[in-house]
Amino acid sequence: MSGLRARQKADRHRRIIEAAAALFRDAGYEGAKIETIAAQAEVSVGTIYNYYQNKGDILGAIVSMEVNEVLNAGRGVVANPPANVGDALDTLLGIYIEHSLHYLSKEMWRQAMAISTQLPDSPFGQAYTALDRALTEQIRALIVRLQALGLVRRDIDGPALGELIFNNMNMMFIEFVKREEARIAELRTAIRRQNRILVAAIGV
Amino acid sequence: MSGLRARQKADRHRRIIEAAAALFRDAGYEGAKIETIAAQAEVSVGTIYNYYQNKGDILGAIVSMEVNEVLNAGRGVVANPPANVGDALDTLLGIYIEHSLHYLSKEMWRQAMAISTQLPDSPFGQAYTALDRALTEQIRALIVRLQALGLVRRDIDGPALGELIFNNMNMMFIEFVKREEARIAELRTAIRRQNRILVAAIGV
DNA sequence: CACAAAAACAGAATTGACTCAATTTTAGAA
DNA sequence: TTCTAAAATTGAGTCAATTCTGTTTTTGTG
Repeated sequence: MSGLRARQKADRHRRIIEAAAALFRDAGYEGAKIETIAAQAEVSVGTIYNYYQNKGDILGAIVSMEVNEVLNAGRGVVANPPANVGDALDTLLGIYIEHSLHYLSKEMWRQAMAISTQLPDSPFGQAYTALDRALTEQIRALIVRLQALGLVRRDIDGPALGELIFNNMNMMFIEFVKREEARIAELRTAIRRQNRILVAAIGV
Repeated sequence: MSGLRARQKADRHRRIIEAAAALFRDAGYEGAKIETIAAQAEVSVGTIYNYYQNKGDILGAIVSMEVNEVLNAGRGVVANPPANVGDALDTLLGIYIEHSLHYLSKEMWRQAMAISTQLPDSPFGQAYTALDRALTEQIRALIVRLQALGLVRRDIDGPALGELIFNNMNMMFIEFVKREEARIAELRTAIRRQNRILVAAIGV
């Protein structure tokens, strides 16, 4: 049915993403012109728009890879958490944060976040929301796990707590990427300090 | 030194803001062309850029008015809070949320938030961060007040708690403006549910 | 009042994301 | 192999934000 066509398609996708990722890193998101990405990927401008609805969606594809990797790494912690509420949370959120600048620069994160609020109904906007939700779910899953292990009180509203923890971390992360000079270590310390209040409240 | 010039300047500022606010409401932020704003305000495009660095800064001036009004309204609650931690928080955050759509549509909020993360160092970006900080400070002030009134445990880390509460509310608000169909009442209910966990933990 | 410097204005030109009609390539049937 | 419809590509054209440069207005001084 579609040998050659499918192969070419996958290949063009890959070339576009690779060219874009390189340019976003080098020239920044704004600095990377579609025309340049197209030239680098050896396709025309029109073709890029055949593959992605807009410039933001190209960034979106890169962000998705990053976040999915993080979600994967988090699964291990949920399955086998440290035997202490504070450490368990710190380990999971630590994974999220430490991975965050692996593929994406702060500027790329800023753009990605901006686009997801600016165009919440675009493919990327929806994907980003779904990723946020997946992270929230994972934190909730950790809490449920800790409840099962008898480390967290059973009468705690797990879903609400999971959302609270994610929202706080996410907002702190947003502030973190907004300040170019902010360091990961400081971010983790600040989040730990906030979570301490919660940990004291929910521990058995 | 500058009678006429200053008066004309103030007048042009006002005309630009009024024209922009009207157009943002009617046509949306994206739909409002600078050219149209200029025509409506009876100045040239170049003049608008003499007053504001970019389109986002015009929106920024409008957002600032809104948030300052909210901060003012909040002062009363901090000075004289309901005699119950849950109600006190709910009243203060309720003021923020209920005022939020007074001058600004959801679309305008989305744009404002997007710009503030996209360009954190632009005049508006910095102003927006300052406004966020002011709101956080006000929540912290409420907590300190409640501690003074003996309603919140003295050994609670007030600054961290204030930031936690603000971050969670803010993130919920972001999700709220991203979903056009979301209702204020639901937002408040969801935030109340999350804060209940905290209230239980910090009450005397 | 006249005038030079400073400040502000105007609008044409530039720039870069995105669109669209025409052309080329692929798939599959005869 | 040849042909046709469908799918994909192309790049010139459009549109709106922003910049730039020459002109006009205001100010303060002699």
